[in-house]
Amino acid sequence: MQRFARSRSIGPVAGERRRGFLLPDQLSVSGWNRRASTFLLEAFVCRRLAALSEKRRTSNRTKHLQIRMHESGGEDDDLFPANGFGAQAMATASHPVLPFTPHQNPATSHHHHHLHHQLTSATSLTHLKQLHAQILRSNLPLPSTSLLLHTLSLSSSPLSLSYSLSVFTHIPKPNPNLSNKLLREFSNSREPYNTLLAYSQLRGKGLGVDRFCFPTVLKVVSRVKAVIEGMEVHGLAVKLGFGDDPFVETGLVRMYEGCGRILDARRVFDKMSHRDVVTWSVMINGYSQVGLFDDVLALFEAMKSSNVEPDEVIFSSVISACGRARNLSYGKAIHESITQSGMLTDPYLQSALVSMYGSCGSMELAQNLYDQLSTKPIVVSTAMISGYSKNGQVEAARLIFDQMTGKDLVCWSAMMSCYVESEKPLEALELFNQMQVRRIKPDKVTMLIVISACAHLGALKHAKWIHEYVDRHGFGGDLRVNNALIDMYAKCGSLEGAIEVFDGMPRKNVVTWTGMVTALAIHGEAVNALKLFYQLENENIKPNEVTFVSVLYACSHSGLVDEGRKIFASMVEEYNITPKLVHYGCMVDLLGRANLLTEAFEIVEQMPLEPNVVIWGSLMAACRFHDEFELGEFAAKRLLELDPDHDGAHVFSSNISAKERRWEDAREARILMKQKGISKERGWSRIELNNEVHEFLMGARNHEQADEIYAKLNEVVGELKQVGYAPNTCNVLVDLDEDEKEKAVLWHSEKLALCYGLIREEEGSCIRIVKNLRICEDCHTFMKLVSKVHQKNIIVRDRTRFHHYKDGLCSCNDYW
DNA sequence: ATAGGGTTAG
Repeated sequence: MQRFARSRSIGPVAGERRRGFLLPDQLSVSGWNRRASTFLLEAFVCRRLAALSEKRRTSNRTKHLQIRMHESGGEDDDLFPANGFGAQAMATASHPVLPFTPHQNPATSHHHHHLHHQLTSATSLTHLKQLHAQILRSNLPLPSTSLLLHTLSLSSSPLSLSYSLSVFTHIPKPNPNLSNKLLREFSNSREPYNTLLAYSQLRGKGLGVDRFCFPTVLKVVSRVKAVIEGMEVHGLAVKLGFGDDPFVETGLVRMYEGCGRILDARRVFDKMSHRDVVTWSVMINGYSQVGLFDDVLALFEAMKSSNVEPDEVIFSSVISACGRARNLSYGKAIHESITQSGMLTDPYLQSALVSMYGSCGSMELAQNLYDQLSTKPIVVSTAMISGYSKNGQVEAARLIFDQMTGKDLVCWSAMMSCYVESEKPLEALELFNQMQVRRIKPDKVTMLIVISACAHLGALKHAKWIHEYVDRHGFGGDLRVNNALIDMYAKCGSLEGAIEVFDGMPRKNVVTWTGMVTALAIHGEAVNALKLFYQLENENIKPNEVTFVSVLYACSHSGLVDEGRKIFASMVEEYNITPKLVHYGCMVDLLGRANLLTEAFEIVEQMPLEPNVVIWGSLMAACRFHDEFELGEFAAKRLLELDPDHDGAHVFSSNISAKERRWEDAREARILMKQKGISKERGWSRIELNNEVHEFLMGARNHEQADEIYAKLNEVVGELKQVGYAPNTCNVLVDLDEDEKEKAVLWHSEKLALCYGLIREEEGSCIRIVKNLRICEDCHTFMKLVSKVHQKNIIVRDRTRFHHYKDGLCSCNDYW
């Protein structure tokens, strides 16, 4: 074992001599009589059995005990979960209150029976602990352990498990049969780490460890990714001669996979002499999780060649790998095999197939399969919803949703997520309201979706409401929920809100910090974003790829060119992060915006990755901004090669031709666009007033107060013209006359939203607008002037960032 | 006699 650990030479334990792991102080219970411990554990178990057999009918005795328990102040009761399970149980553990008189003659069998009866009928942890104390005081003889054998398979709450662990650790010689059951009980609980503590106890005593404990222990090691401990277990298993037990070996394969060591997993796998379908399944899943799908298929074929017949489980694993690899043809072939094998009735397989088709973009095939099912399990319907969601088919998803008879939380969440993904956050929130009406309790995942819906919507009042909801319903302590709240506040234009959540978080991870850096960056506070980033080092948090995207983004949106270059270099050299396309994109953006177009183009030419639409798009945008037509047209052409329907590139090329008076080219470009049915993505804007969200499409008149709004627009334009405003039409398609061009600009949706905000003026409040596209130069000027003339703060979120207008100036310093 | 593998919302 020593040799094994040292040969890998990792971590602090190499060379250190120890058996098992350390047991935290809080779990050692001093002064416990060993016989009493065994007795108590047994009683604990009896109690569970009794509870199970009496599940529904509450006897008089139980009622009596409950009443007594409440009288003595205990309110914990893990047999009746409705009563909750308080921390008080632990607090009273060391000072139990005895509810009955101690017996004078403890050693009699009468007394033993009496106590045994008390124990088996005890209904709360508190009561059990009181009895425990009673045993300790009376020094009772050890009863038989037979009852233990059938028991520990009931589900348990974490607290009672840690209690039974502390009892367990004081049994000097637990038999392996019992200890394995307990280990398994721990491993399935919410705190699987207890398994390792119990295992460590057994090891410390040098006993109780047989071959059957290893699969369980390894499973836990894999779940908690404790690679050092895993290797110790590996070493011990080999030393004890279980190294060639197929169950142990399979556990080892999975353990190494769980710890991110696929090669070590494969090494164990390769030297196995007997591999059954589970072994193959574990190995295949390992490769699937790290995205090596070719290996998945190769292994699957190898498995079939070695005459192991695939079962439902392994089929579903391979199917899901096909989905993630977008390998439709292989997926279809397996579908065929499944049909022939008659396994298609398995709901796991059905949902795996549906979601595979969804990932491969073939919802027709998914629908075909779905239509054939006589009963449609919820999971399969949910897979259909998320399949349609992935493919942008909201209506089809909704149809499935509406046809479902029994809806669970997951399918509600899936439908909400679908709306968020398709940029329909209001519909998602509407569903959330319906959930409330139906009294369906959301969970953490639901909350993450709803919070994300609010972030997409960008409406601050909705955001505040959902934040209150989060706190009221006890989600406020969750790390991921808080991370989502930071993002939400940032996207709703409230940097203060984001900071407040950030500051109030007791625990932060790299996502938290990255989220806050992004929040500062999109609000134009690049210097603070960088400060926060540099603070990461003190916090012992390692920035990841995403963190660097945020920081580089901050630099590029504030023109911090040198800083950006430096950070990009440190990402590669100090943090060993290989730049991805997004990072190069940030650099192109950074340099392009700063009018260092040659350098930006050099990045595109020299980077080791093939430039994509985003890269060329960002170069093109920079060229448009700086009137660099030649390079711009080149970028536009590359862009159109990759995406022939790219609206921006078509408009830009056409406009360049016009600017250079190549009228024929310009006309041709426009005709081409018309033929292909390409038009600029229609702009829309939203404004939240009085808890209502109003949406405006460019040039549309469907708002009930449209006349008033357009009148207001004329009035405002008149005012602004007096302070020097002239509509700027240079980015409009050229085949319009000047008057039309001016209207095309004036009717931009954000101006309509702004005017509606001015009509519905709320005292002292600022106007918050959300826009789907990047704000155009004309609107930008317009907003600045209105903020001055009307003395009104305006906050506009566009596709990439926020603009805070105040007193004629914008927070972006006209650099966006 | 006891143990190891999977599906739907993020």
